[in-house]
Amino acid sequence: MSSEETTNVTTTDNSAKTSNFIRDIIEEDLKSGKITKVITRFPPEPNGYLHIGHAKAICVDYGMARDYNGEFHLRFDDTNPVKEDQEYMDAIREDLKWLGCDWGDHEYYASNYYDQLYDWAVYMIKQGLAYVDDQNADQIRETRGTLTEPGKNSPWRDRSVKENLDLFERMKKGEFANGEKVLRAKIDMASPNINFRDPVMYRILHQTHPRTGDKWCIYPMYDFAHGQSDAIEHITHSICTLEFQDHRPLYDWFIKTLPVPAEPHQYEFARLNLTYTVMSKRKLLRLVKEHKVSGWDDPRMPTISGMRRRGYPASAIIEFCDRIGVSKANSTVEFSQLESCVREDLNKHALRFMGIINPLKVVIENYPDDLTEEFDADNNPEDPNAGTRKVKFTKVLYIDRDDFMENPPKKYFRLAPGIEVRLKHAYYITLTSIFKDSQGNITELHCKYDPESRGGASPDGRRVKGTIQWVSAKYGVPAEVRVYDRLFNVENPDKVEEGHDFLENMNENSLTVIKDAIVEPALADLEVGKTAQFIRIGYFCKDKDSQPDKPVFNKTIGLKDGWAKEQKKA
RNA sequence: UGGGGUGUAGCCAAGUGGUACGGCAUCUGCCUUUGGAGCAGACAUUCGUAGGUUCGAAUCCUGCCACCCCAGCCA
Repeated sequence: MSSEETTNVTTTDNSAKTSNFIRDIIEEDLKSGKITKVITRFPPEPNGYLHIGHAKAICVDYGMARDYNGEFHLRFDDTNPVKEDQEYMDAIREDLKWLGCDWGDHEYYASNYYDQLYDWAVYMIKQGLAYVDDQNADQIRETRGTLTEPGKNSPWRDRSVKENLDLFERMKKGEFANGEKVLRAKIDMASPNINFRDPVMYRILHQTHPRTGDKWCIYPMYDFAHGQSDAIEHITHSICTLEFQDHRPLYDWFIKTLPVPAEPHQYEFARLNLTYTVMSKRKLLRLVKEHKVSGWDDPRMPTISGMRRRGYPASAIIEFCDRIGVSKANSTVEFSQLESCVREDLNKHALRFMGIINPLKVVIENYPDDLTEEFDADNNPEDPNAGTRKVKFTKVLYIDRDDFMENPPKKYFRLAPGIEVRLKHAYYITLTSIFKDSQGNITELHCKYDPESRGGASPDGRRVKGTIQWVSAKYGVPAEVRVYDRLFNVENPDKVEEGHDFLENMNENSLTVIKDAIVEPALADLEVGKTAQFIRIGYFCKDKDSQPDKPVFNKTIGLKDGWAKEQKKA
């Protein structure tokens, strides 16, 4: 009925999204007409694998472009061939796709812009705003000054434009060795912002580049490459982390000084920290290089590929990023926050099966020797569309050792002398005898079943509180299960005393391999990379190390354990 | 003792002068053929702190305190 004016700048309902300062800025810019289309970029340096902190950045960068019907670019920030590698670029692309990012054909590289950047450097020399410095790295450091004292001008600061032009061209041609000369912006050696004390724009690196090969031996520094790359791509909101706040004035200075085609702006948010893990690429690289983990995709790693292999759904990671929000306050999110998202997602979507991690043999004395019965089992009680499957029941079964106690405490309602339990989907059973080896370890249980309780309910309606999972000894498949614990023992592994190393905080028991688990046959057929629930235990992801006759499962996360909590209180 | 930032519950976080949104965690019940899930309820007299302005302040002003980042030819 009313013909209210619509702004028509959004395509999704962003009013439902939690507000944050970046969203506010974008909405203002759109409303004021400063921009008509949001263009963001995710600028990874291909010097390592992406981690959950990057996922947060991706959700901000990609999310803003998506929410405001804008454009999203993937731009590899490949300005340092010494550290970068093709392997990382491929891995980054794969992780981005897995997270659901779509960058269309907007895949760019800072190295695409080397010619333009070189021309702009020449432009600056001609303007008298850049010079070739012959000082070495130590001399430059010594003359930069300190946080409280100004720096000193380089003796080469006032070379003529002609000489600078000549020297810079010869740098490019390869006439000088690494470190012999650099190109610096001529700004202010006394600036309170250290980034303005004649920042280095180009350094000499005789190093083959993964994309430009040996075309260049001089490479631009981040400060000279990033903003200009943003301008070339017409990025409107260049979103990065807090440590770049001090660089923003320099970012703006280059944009103002150079004849760039657009005026991008930089905004900074707080990077993600998570308890019980480390997030710096340098430290993750050490874990890999020093073989503390099996690789970048070790399921204990906070990398995207590690979490994928662990069985975390991409949608859970994205939900996590939405929930933690975006702000400028340094913070450390509890790992349980992430786990909550993983459980919630998997509860809704993961299929249920029965798997026995720690098998204990059970013989049903009064069950026919050679009979096999099939029961219908729902694949996911949370999702009727998930359907049902048949599970095979036989005289000899395995149950989990945790589901039996000879002398149970109060409120224990799993199998024990005198306690009747339900075998999930099958029958009620009661204990008749316990068998032990010479050391007194329980080796086998004999039980009897109630044929009337077929399907898991009895005609007399008697209450059976405990339900446990089981697998037929005849049809069960042996499996390997890898159980993970946190990689570090302390909330903040980065925090170490002088002279100590963060690796000392590692949890020596973060991996437990169980070789003799037994799972129902359907689990052996699960696709690699799929995560399923082992009823009453947790979620498990089929690993790529699986063999046809020996599936391998990574424990993604356990189910919440009310009994364990109850025990703690006692 | 320079410059740039940030302080709202155990953790994250909304709020932008009108009486603290939400999530995680925690704690109660209820329910349950997963001790899972689900459902219902509890959980900041107060926003780093001390003053000030105002009928009214987490929001505005002033001082103070705490924490984070910056002295790579890394990004």
